Amino acid sequence: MVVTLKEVAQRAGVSRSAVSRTFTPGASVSAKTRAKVEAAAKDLGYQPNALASSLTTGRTKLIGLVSDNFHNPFFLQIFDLFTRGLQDRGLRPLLVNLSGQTDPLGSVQMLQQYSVDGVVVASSTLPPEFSMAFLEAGLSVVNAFGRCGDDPMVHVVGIDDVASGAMAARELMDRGYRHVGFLGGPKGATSTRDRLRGFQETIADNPDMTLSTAFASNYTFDAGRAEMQRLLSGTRAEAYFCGDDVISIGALSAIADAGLSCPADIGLIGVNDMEMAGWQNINLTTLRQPIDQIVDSVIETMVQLTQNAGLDPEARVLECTLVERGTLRPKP
Amino acid sequence: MVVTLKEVAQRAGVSRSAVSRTFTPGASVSAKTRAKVEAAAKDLGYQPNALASSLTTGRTKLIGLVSDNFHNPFFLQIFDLFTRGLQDRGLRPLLVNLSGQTDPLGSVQMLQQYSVDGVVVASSTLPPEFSMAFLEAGLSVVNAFGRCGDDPMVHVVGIDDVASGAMAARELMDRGYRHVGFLGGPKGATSTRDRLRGFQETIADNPDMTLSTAFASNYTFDAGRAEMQRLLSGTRAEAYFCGDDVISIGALSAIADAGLSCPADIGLIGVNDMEMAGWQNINLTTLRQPIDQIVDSVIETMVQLTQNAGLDPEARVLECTLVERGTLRPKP
DNA sequence: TCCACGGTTGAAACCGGTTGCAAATTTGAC
DNA sequence: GTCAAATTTGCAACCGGTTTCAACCGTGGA
Repeated sequence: MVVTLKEVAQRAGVSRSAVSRTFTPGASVSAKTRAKVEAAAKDLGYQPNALASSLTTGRTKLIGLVSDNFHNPFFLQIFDLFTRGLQDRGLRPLLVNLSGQTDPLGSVQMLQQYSVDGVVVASSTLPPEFSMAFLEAGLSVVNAFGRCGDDPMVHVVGIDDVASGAMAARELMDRGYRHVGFLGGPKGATSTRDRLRGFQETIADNPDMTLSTAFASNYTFDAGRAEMQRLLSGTRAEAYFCGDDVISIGALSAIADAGLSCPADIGLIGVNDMEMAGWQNINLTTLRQPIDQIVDSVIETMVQLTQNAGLDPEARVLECTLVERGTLRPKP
Repeated sequence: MVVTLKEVAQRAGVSRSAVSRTFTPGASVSAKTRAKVEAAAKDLGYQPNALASSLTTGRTKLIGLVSDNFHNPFFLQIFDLFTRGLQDRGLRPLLVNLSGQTDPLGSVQMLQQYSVDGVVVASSTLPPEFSMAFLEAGLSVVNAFGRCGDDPMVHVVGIDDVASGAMAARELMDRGYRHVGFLGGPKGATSTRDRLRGFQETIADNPDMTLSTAFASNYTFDAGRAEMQRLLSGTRAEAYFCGDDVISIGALSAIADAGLSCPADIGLIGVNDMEMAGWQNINLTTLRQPIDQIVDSVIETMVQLTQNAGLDPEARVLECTLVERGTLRPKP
């Protein structure tokens, strides 16, 4: 059924090595042989078997794309960028869904069995044990949207959570909000804690300000909505910095249900700038993560790692930018 | 670095075949040898190389998951279900992003190079040439959300578009709408045409009804919004059947901007029932596609095909159900 | 004309597994 | 305890490629 190297060699009247070489960039083949082989290959419709060659070369060009965020539309954009970016460089994403998985063992095994050249972890919520387990299994791993600490255990590309917390705080202060709230993502996530820290510290610099904190149980619409409903039933802040855009949209929904509106009654600022944030019926002011750059940088790092594993883990930190839309009142 | 069969064999003091057999279900190994091998394997942390074994078995357990819908959040749910469903059966999704691709050649080649056991095409918009090209390359293909005609060229699982058009029409009639509109997806897509046909035919049965048709250029928020804006600037219908939920949400946004609301001024019904349709600030009445069943059925078919390619292509048609929310007025 | 040299070629070993086959072992019936 | 049948085992060939190595070729300089 499927054409092999041997058949091409026979038809071209050359050795199998010759065929292999014409399909190996940089190998030594004369123009004449190459022509014969290419003709034969074309006639037969030959495609080299990437898996067979991986046996000897030790490279599969398979990259594990691991995530547990299959309910946040933001990640669809991320998958889009990753799959396109990897494809463009001749790499193939093997998608691994870790939703609900608590033990890394299973995923480690399957990544090993398929001898992936590396693993991209695309998640801000996956427990660090997973990345560590991949690492211990001898896999190259790059973490996208992970925590960018000073001394990272794995390669990581993302934003500076502390700085973005601070940026959100400054925006709120600049617009004259005095009583502000933090409506973070899951309390345990390091990204949540870091953003809170940056937010808190900046607020604390100004004695006129007061701060309240709350946490959505999850990066979901429902969690954001539920938490905002709870907040609205008490004494509410003038403006909230939300854990991400999905939480923000949930919060917006709660606010609308309560007969209030943004920015007239409450200010809201999110993080991510997912496509939906720009939809006119949402129109969310938010901090934009430079996801194109993040994804590019992750892939770039991955490519380097495939050439030289054992590179020291490094954190690459990119800047957020404010995207001004309609949920914060303008600066005076 | 990585442990091989040979090393396990040496440590266990048995032949390589013995090791291979203990990891091959159904092979003949005595309890004693099995114990020795398993102990050795555990000590060494051995994982069989799935790619190497695929060489002789002819099965990679790799399934190409092909799509061009990376901007419609509905498909994130679909990817979630597919990846989980495939993983549960020991299959691995190789994700292929066909966005902007016009020529199947490249994707065919890469699917062949990785000798996938089959291809799942998850898209309602991908031109049929792609599925045909996969088929001609000797790959097993199952089309999810494709057109379910009488005499399909490839295996396909989806809904009956004609019937769902009819169902939408009946819902609108039952609620006393008389001037109704069809706001379809891309005009060229067969799913759009089929839904229009079912819608049209049912409407035509009732002489009191009038029908206007329009098409969004794409299954996106912007396209739905733009088309609804155009419609609102003319004489509008009382209710619209939209191509899908994303188009509906775009339309909703245009309606709100025009100072109108649903269902008071205009009725709206979508298709899919994506998560977002249930968000309280959207609350879209829609026809629910049974995506769990569709995905299950696709995977089931795929599994059968891996055991017996050459099964005659068959269309599996599943029923839509109405999900009543807040964008159509109630039945009298 | 001869020879050294560079590039090209094919044979054979190898990558990490599986599997047909025949030999070796165990099992069970007598 | 014997013998045939049933199991288990290892050898060797194979899957579809790559790569080392030694032999080969054509060329140009002496």
